Amino acid sequence: MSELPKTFEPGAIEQRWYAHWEQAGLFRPERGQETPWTIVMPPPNVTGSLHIGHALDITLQDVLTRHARMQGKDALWVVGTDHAGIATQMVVERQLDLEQKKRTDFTREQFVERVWAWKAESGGAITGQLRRLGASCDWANERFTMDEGFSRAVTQVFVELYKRGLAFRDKRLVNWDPKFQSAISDLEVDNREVSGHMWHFKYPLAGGRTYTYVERDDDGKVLFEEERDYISIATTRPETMLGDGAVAVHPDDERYRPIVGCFCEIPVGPKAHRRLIPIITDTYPDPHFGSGAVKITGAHDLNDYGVAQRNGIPMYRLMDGRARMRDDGPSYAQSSERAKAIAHGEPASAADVDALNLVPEAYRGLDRYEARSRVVADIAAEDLMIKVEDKQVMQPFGDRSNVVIEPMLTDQWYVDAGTLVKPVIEATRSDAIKIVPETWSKTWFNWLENIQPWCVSRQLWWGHRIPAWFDDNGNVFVAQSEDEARREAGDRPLRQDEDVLDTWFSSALWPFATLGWPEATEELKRHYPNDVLISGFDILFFWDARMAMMGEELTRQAPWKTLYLHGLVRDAHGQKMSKSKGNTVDPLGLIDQYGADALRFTLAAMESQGRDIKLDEKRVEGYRNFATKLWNAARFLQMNGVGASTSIAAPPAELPVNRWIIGEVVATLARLDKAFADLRFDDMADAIYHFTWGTFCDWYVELVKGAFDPETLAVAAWAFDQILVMLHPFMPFVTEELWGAMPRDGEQRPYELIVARWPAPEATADQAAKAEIGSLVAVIAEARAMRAELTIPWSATLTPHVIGGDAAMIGRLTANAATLARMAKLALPVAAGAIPDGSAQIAVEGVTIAFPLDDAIDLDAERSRLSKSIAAAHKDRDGLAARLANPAFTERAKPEAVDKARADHAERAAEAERLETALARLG
RNA sequence: GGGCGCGUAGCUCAGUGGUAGAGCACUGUGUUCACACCGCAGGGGUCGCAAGUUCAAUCCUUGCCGCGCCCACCA
Repeated sequence: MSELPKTFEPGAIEQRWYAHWEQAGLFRPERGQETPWTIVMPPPNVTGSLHIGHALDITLQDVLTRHARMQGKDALWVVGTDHAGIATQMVVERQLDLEQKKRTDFTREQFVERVWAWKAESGGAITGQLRRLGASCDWANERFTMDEGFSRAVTQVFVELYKRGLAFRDKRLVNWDPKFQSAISDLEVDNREVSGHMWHFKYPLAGGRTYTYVERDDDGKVLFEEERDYISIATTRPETMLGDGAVAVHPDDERYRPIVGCFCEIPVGPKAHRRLIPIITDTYPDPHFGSGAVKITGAHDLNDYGVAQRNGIPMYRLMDGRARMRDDGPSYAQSSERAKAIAHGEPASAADVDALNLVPEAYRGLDRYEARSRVVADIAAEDLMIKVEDKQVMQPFGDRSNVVIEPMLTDQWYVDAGTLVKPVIEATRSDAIKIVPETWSKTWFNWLENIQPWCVSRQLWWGHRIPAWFDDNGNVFVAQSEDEARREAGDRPLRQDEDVLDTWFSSALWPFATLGWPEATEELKRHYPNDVLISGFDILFFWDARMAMMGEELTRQAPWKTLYLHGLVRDAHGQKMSKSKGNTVDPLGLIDQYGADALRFTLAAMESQGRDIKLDEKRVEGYRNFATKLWNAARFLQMNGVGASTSIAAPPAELPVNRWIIGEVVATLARLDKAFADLRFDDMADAIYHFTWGTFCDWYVELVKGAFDPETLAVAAWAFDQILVMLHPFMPFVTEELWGAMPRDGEQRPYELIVARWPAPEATADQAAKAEIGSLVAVIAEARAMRAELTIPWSATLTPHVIGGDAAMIGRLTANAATLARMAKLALPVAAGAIPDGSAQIAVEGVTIAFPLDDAIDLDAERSRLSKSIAAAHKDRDGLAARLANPAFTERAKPEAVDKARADHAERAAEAERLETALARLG
């Protein structure tokens, strides 16, 4: 046994213990026969470094994992990293930037190789950081979403989905990210409000036709009337006019009835070849918004796309992958004439979308914003602009690229989310998936019920290449391998789809693919479905929902029984942390300064369900102090010969103080077990914190000080062991260190704390001991308060006079004389009939105890002290009396409530009376 | 526009249909042989506002005020 230093220094012991646990295989002991328990860690990006959000997420998972392990379960915490397609490709491209190179300077193979090299070099950073937090995950089976087995699973899933008709290829409008030149999913788009404009233009009617435009109010009264030769169109995106296929008005809109079916002219481009488009009706336009007439640009607007599809309106792609106006294909004149013919009924072909280029030569190659201002200027020059308004508009941004997303008509792979989601909804309804806190289920359902097909193809190089091959005629063959595809295709030349899968497609398989799926491995059988998933609500849709979908489709089971959602970690002012605001808190810095235990405890203690965490460093400091307090308690016990407990069960005890602390341990354990069952991390932390500091250190240790008889040695050892066990999931390092520092009879412990047994509540609370110690504690507390308020010097020993000679009280005070002398500076008690003159008094459990103070007493101070107590007693007494006087209360309230009020009233009244007597005695 | 959440002590947060709790901060005090990263004692809240339900509301209902988040295709 080495003597503990006075102050707890976390740094050294953290490293030592973590290495030991990992090397000794203690994160995953062989427990093939025990109840399995499983959780998977959300795989952090290989590019990533640990941020405070991870710290919270990991802490909660580790608390549960360590708890399960201590319960003797076969606890498995799956760990690994995510290849993070876009994010990683971005990082490597940025590196190339520094070398003044581009991705396209390399072949795809060379580039991907480079990413692997980079991953090998720096991919371990995040896993080292997870270790510093103390994460007790199963490193021996660490996975990567692009490792061989996992990739095979990904391929197989895609093939299966395709065969079941749940993955399909389609040309639709997608969110196109011009920076990455890739499609992204709906979820990866951030809609933000920005300042923009709304332009109102005249679309002249074909052939110089005119009509009477009449504006009426709700009662049909004519407000305004004029002859017009145009229709007024409002748009926030003039550059897309070039691709208009029609103008739509509401079928009930009387104003435009005369011209429905007529053609109007798009007022841009060389006059000779201006396009004419029909005026059609659709219920989409809102007659009360703008002019009530909407231009329909199916290839560049999500709403218009729907209208165009419904009405068979042609769509024309105007931009290239970088969102510049197209500079390919036939001339404007050629394209325009063909488009005109189509508008007038000539059959269109599907290829027209891309084959025609309706961008006038003057705009070709321009950036979309440049094109916009040119279009506006040109229209204004012709005097066809009615007005321009400033307007806040919602604009879609790529969540990673931060550039404005362009809706584009392209061929992509989709997953039929609408079908996949059905069993998930069912599972949640039937409680096969339990969402905690429950309040999130509404959001969950709302999203699931309104889900759209999920675009899963990405035009990137880094990721799982889509297992689809095309022949020269565009036929597609989806197969596990090229050989297989070739067999299906019958020896035609094939080329593989260039695209990769959305990263979330693969991470959605994490709960089962990490366990060996599609093989029916023993691990999979035992550890799937997982017991619980812990995740931030920010990835509820990205990851959680997709895991549920994939799990249900491929394993016919929900991937986990419980879905626990925690909040975000914010700074001390409630601001969202972000690098750009510079208010991020580095968890590693906090670990350096206060220790991993303190940070973990803080995060657990602040995790109350359904609320974000405002992280205040003072709080971390406070829990560092808590660790030190525990450390010093251990030192003290050690000095007094307390070692490891010789038994797991509570030792036999006669002394009330020992019987009492055993009962308190049991009560604390019950609180903790309840909190674990409810996933209330804040309650867990509160229970163990208050027991350790407020009960064990402040009272038990003080009460037994100087009296370490064999029984007390045994009970103290046991109780302290229970603290270490119960605290270990939260503060693994300091508890493991202290566990090792408390050997018995010079012998080391037979096993580490990390694999010690969670206590079973075998002992029961002893009510008599609880009452006895409760009373003793009350005497000490009252006496100390009295001394403090009367400023009685510590040097003065007081003699308690028990008024009325209450035998039980006298017995108690006598039995605990040494303790009372030490903790409250009291002498042996004496029985007294009446309160001696010049006494200060306290009341404990209905017994008045007087302390004659000779001349030392400050009568005024005592008077004011008593008066304050009397006032408080009166207030309570009178309030209760008033309630009891109300017949409505006594008749209608629950009998228990009435009884309690009566009892409280009697007690407070008696106390008031005693205090009044005491005050009177003072004269 | 729809949905969710929050407003309780100076700060950060728990909480309950029967007149409120914790940590930190604050005040006083203490060098008692574990710990000043400590001990002891103490001050501090009409539980956002209003109405309703109830014998009783901080807790339930409704409305309002303030704050935050998520979702959404109004050109």
